[in-house]
Amino acid sequence: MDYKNTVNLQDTSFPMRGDLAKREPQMLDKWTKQQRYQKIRQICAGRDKFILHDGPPYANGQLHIGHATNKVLKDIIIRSKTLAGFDAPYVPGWDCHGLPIELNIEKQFGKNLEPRDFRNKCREYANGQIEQQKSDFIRLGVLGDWDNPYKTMNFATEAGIVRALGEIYKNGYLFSGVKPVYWCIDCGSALAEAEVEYYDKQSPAIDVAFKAVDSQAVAAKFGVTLPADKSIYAVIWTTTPWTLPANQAICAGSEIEYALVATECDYIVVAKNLVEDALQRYSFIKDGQAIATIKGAELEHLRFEHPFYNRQVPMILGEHATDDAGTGLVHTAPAHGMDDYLVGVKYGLDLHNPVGNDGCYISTTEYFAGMNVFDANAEVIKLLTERQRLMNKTDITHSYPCCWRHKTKIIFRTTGQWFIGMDKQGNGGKTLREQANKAVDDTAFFPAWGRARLESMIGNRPDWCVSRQRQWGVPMTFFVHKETGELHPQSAEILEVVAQKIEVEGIDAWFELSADQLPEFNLADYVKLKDTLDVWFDSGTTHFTVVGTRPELQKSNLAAGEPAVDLYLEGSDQHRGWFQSSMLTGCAVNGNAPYKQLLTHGFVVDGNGRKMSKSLGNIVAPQQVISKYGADMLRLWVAATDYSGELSISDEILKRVSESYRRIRNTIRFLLSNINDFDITKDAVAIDEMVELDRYALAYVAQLQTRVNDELYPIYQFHLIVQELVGYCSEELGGFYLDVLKDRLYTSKADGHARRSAQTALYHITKALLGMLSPILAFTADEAWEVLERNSDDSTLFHTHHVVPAINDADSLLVKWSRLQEFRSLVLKELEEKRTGGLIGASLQAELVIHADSELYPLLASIGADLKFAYMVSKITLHQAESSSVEVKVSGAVKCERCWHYQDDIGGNEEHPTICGRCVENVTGVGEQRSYA
RNA sequence: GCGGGGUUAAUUUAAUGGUAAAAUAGUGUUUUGAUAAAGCACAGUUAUAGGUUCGAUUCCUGUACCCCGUACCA
Repeated sequence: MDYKNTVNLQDTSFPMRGDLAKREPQMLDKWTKQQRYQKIRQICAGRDKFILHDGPPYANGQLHIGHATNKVLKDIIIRSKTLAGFDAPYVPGWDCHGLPIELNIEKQFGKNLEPRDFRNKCREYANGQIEQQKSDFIRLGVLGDWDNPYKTMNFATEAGIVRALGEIYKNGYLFSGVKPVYWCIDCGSALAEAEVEYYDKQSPAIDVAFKAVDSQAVAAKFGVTLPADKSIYAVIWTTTPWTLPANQAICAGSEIEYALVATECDYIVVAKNLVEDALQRYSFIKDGQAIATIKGAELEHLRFEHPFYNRQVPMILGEHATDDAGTGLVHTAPAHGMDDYLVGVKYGLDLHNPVGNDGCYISTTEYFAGMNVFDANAEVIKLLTERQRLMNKTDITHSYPCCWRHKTKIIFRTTGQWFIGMDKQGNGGKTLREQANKAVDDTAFFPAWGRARLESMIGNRPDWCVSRQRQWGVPMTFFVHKETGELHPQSAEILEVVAQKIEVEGIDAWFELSADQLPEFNLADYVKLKDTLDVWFDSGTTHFTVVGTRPELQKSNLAAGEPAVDLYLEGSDQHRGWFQSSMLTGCAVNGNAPYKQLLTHGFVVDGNGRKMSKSLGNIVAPQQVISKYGADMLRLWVAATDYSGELSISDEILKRVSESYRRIRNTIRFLLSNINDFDITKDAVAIDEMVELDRYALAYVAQLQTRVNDELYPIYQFHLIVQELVGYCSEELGGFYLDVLKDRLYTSKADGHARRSAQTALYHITKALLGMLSPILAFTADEAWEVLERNSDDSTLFHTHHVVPAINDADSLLVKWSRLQEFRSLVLKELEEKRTGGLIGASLQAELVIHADSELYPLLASIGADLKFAYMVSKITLHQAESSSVEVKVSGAVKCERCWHYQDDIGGNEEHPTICGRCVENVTGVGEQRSYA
């Protein structure tokens, strides 16, 4: 007789190889047809909500691995919250306005399109990009409302952005002011940072003397008495002579040592470390001696004469003054430089800019009116020479900002802009900075250091300049007075009327609006503002425009001042971006943060920790990973990596990940195949009647569920979850429980108690395991779930986590069996020794003689005759002893043809002469009895 | 330059002021009833230099390298 047919070798439709790249798209098709997202919404209706609000990627360009990582992390959270019993909707979004799209349209169609046509092209372009990115996101298995995502260019959203601006205006945070911007004379326009390139250019470098208003006072600071016929000059160095008409101060470094240098003519002041250099340049000085030095801080507020205007300028202090070049004293023209502007604001200097849009000085500029600024360099130098203020002139070549179109030098110009003030008291009496600081305190950060980062950024940031001079953006829908520049007194009302128009027609409604269409507002003396909003304002207000307007994203029981969103999750660069813009608008509109929790992940780098770049050739594209390994592999990589730092990816790393995947997948396959003939509704063994080892296995998996589902998912520590689950599959299941179980599953009677007990445990284990895996291995878990439930329409996400039946003596079983496992590893070591010695091959060839001490003996004895199954040998003899030890003997018995144990009772049954008594019972009787293992 | 973060076996990750651990890879081996699989055994690690300490991978300081953000080059 061929006993192989009497052994319960099961099969399953769940294949060993995932073949994910090929099969995932088929699963996606099915899920889409089933409308799984919508179905989950129905199932979850009425539960407590968990809102993860999507930060919108920019609607331009191919998806890269960073996008993929971000979306996968979000999806893991959405799925884990769903399984944990929340209603967790996910509305993906896109950021649609802004310069990069404008530039693409310009590149494609030139600069001469009609504005409306131009904006339409931008809109079409953005939609095309969104469709591409969307299909990639869907391919990752990201579950969400893809048919109805939010776009910042949706008319309703555009209207919402205008309304958000209105709220901030009403709350008193918006004001107009001036700010330096990059300006290209050839374009006649401000440039964005992205449009600036740096080239080596030649500039005149001049040293200019500023005469002290009161030289004796300056000398006194140095502790020196000045001869009556001498004066003191502070010397500055500059490469932009044309900015001297706008000079309003001289800037010194407070910690830098400055020297008073006596020469045969007058006295000069320069940084001590630069005296020699300077004197070398000033060749007309034959004999110069530093006679005293003081710190820059001492010089503050001393006054000097402008070199050619009738103007006194102060000495001020600034961090940007250094003593490694020039004279250590910095010519300060607040109208023409960022540092100069900032320090100018601090000291209350005149910020007035004497240069017009055309790059020529305005008509009131003495000496230079109407002159182009670069032409003025030579004239300034000439005038300085006449006034005897020029100490030296040379030419230098240095890196200088240029327009990326014209490749010509750009200038800094202060221009009128709109700001959201950080330190301006709002109508509620608090400044935005105060409110934001408080809101940061109230926010939970994952990981914790995010707090310090956001805090320092909000603490240091200047006012937010929200106006842009662009076409593809949401307009600032204000009317300002022709003469005074004041906003119309009914601005709030006008804005709401305009918002309603935008809701219907989009932003063109504003650009094409003429004042006489709003007769009720008396706009005769007002002009329409042409500025658009910074795109960071668009995305920063999505808590208002999207979360605030979509019913599924709103919680019914929100307390006053409670953030509307549970979690924002983005890369660490967003501390300066979306996290911050959302925080500021949240505080400016509502007085509180829009989010309760902030989660940050690092950037993706290669296997050597280098950032990915074309030149290094180390870019890993998500599309490649998916087509080679499948989305679940990418998801497993994301989950297995500690995202709080950088995320490394490389071929080797992916190979290791796919090995982990294979381990998990094969474990699932073993589980499924061994419960293939098991029906929980008919075949289940009552918990109290189960074999002890099986009850232990249930206690173990329940404990693991607590760790994974209750401890780790809520704090988003997915890499620890992967460790736990891979370890579980390898050690606890593969290395112990399933290994031990094989004998019982295969050789005991198919529907006997012993096997059904094991299958009852395996069923619960599989269900619990798939639940824990499901947020990460979205495809694989549901693929297995369909097999397990014998229902191809079901999904893990249609349920909450499986509740494993409670085990009364769980704690003591866990302790007992972990001790038995410890001793088992000693047994295995002894067996291995005999194996290398050539005495045995399979462990069933061995018998054990165990001597156990008083602690161990009762444990082993309590397992009774089942102990040999736990240790997978053919026979065990147990003795109590002083100390514990194991002796391995080669069995002298005959091998049972069916169960491969070496037994003395083979041949005891005439009909079955080659099998043991246990097998005879399993083949012909009611099946063997097991109680413990 | 400044602010924030990081560096544990070949790879991904643990842990602790007191012998540094797991998985995967590697080597050897067993089984051929998880077989493009599984079991077992073996081997291998705290970036670097100091400091505090009886004892430091852990706490502190410096250095190197890497990542994110930001400034400047008048």
